[in-house]
Amino acid sequence: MRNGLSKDLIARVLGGTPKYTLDELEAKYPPRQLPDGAMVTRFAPSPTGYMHLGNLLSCTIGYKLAQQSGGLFMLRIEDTDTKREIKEAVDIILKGMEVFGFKPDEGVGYGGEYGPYYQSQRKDIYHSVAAYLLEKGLAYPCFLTQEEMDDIRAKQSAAGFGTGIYGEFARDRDISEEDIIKHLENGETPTIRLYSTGNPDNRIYCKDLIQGTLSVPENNEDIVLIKSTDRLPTYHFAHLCDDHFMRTTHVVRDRSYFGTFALHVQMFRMMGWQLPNYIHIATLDKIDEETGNQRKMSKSKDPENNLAFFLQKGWPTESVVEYLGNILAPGYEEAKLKGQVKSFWDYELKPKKMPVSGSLFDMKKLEWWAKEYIATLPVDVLVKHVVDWANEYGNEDNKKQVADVKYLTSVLAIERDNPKRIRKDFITWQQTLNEVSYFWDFLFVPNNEYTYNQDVLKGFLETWNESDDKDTWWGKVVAVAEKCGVKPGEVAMNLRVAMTGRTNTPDLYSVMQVLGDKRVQERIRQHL
RNA sequence: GGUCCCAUCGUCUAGCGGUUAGGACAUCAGAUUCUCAUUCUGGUAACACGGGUUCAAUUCCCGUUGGGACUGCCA
Repeated sequence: MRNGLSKDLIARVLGGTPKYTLDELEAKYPPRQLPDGAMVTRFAPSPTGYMHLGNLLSCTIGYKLAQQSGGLFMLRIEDTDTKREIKEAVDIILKGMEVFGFKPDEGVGYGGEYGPYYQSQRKDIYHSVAAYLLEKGLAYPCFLTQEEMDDIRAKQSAAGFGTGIYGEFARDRDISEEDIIKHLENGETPTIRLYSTGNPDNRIYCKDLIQGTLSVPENNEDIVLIKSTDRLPTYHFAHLCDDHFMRTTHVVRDRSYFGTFALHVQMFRMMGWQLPNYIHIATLDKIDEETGNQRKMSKSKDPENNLAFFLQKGWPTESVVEYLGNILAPGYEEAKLKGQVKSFWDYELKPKKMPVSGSLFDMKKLEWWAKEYIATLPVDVLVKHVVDWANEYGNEDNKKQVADVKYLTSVLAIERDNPKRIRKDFITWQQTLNEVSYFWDFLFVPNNEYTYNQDVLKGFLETWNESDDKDTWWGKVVAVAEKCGVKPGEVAMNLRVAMTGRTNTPDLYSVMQVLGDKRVQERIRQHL
């Protein structure tokens, strides 16, 4: 601890008089009145671009924990990095959460008593806490320039020391009031740094709900609390102030925060505040195409990391969440297969059971979840999804395909009547439309490679009657086969290829019924 | 380089001293079907390595190797 600054100097250093005392803040944001065990969680993305899978993962956990414990889920926007901020990002986040089915109880766009929920609007709170630290000698203004710090870093690296502003490298750690005033009068804006009292020779125990207790060296870096550039807080300080005054009980965040875990624990202790529970989630990985190594999904390198990718391709959002749920809750899949639960939302998520190390994102398994999910949908729901997707993301062809909803419905209803034997060849809304494209004349590609048996085609045409029931129809196919001296299967294959251009299709009778007499006749005749 | 974490089939994992090491996806084979899909049956496939501890190690301890994350006035 160093000498505290005078109130007047604190105001000058901070660029204004702090608005609150700590007591006032405590009164303004009192502990929440919730039943025992209720978890208060938050999704706290920074608006720096698109919403990615990692975001969705932590959002899912926060939401689920709050939901299953009768707690509360917040959306906080961590917009303290003005340089990297992207204008539309908040809308993307809001929309992303909505389409994936996450509705916060409070937060940006949802209101609440513990706001503001934009960090950029919480300056008064951060500055008030910073003022307290300055007054107590637990923080100090630092006037190191970027160049000076670059220099320090270079020297540290060259000497094999850890980089950062700590100990002897923290030049202004014990700066006098006179020197502070000099810098101020020189027009400089300081960063506010933590006056760290940690000693790396000591170990501190940090408890993570997934991992258990970690032993790490104490932090001795005088990390930045308030940036000089815009007087906004750094992540560390915002985390401390926000999760305390928003009364977060469970901090769900990326595993990459492990490195600063000790620092955060120390800061809470320094304030005498109750430490929240921490849940550091494992990364979602992929195999790097260049190196062949497993690595965390990257925002810039991996298009499939972007949730927009899933939306554009028409992946059922529910199945993406189910897939993630399966990663988070081993045992969920089995419970679901046994029919014990209907969805991930019915299965208890236990932090202790969540994966400890990174998992490879498995598209094949996602496909399986998607197929299973789509197979459970009543045809009208399936149709609605496909229509909605086509209208928002589809190309012109897709839009034409969904124009006649009645026809689309009859196409998608094929082999959906028996719940035990529903076709599982639909994966995404986009792929669904591609899969059945031959039902539309403008997309139908006649197969001219196939060697048709003319006798079969002609023979069938002579007896074909649209109003025949399936047995009658099949009887006629068999009759044609006998007449032409071939197997019934060959008749069916001739018709199938003529009808669809493909050798693999759903039930031929259903296909012909949906196509209708006119198309059936046309498609056969063009090969005669 | 420093700090921290991790290590069971190709993938996601169950296991918490004694198991034929279980499941799911993927894959392969067979049955069913007018083709395909579905459905059903079956199969291939894993405890990274080396030391301990123990009557007994996949399981506990140590080391090695391998992998990952962090190391910013980014979060």
